[in-house]
Amino acid sequence: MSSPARAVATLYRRFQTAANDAYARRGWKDATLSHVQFLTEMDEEGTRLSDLASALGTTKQYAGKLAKDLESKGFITLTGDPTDRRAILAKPTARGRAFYEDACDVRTELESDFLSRLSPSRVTTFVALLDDLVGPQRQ
Amino acid sequence: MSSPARAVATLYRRFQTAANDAYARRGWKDATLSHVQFLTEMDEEGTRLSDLASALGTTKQYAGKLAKDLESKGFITLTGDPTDRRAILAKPTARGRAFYEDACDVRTELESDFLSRLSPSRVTTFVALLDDLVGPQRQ
DNA sequence: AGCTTCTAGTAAGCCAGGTTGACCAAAAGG
DNA sequence: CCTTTTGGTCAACCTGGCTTACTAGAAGCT
Repeated sequence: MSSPARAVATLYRRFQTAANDAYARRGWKDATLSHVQFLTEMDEEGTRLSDLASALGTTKQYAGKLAKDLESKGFITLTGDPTDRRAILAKPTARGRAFYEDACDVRTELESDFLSRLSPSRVTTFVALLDDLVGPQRQ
Repeated sequence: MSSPARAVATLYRRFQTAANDAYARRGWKDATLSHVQFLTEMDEEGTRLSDLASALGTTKQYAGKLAKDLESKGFITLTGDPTDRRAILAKPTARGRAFYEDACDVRTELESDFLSRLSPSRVTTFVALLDDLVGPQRQ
């Protein structure tokens, strides 16, 4: 496993499945990590789908798909923006907020689980490295 | 982007698309990173599909699918194992080896590209961290 | 006012990279 | 022999996206 690329891929997939499993075990059936990331970017007053899309670095189409999915699961409501009749505001429901809090717990748990092989200082190093690698979009 | 999980996911996806694009640019149309990982585990004398599956940590089904795909693209040949009539040996063709060499170049290029934001010593640290995180399968 | 351009979102379909479950045939072990 | 294990297949499904083509409404310019 000397290829960094492969290591990153493996790490990613393990975390993803572990997270989705953990949500299911806590009773959030069919909730996934990408739902959580979507919720993360949403604020209480409601956020436009296209703002969510650009915050997540994805397409409007995918944002719309996720939004419908989250709405059908009762995690968010979708309402028209009164100030712009094209726009749609996504706002978390009580259930959505409850799920989000649980998801944060799961994240903390999993991250500490995953990172428990490293000493605290190496965790810091690792996170800093990742931020540097991913942070400022190149080009 | 303070979540390590999300950073890892982003990093992974960026590398994957960059790799697949690079293969296409070099004329290897429809070749992907997962094909390369498959080739990586194959030796010249031929390797059983199930050995490949376990080496890659995936299922026999997926290994079979990848194998057919690689065969149809002319990267490998599939022949029955003379010593076990159930088994199938995957062996790289000349074209497969040529692609693999190109893919190694791509990998080197991309990795140095991705890691160029870090100083050499930090690269070493990063790779070591990944190995520790992913290496010995937990549980 | 009118025209153009930009922006918010939708529809439909494709792709990569997998997984699960049910099955079959050959091999290995008693 | 008979049972269990192993190597592989088929078919269906899932997650997490992307592309292309489109419409409705907003904004800016003249």
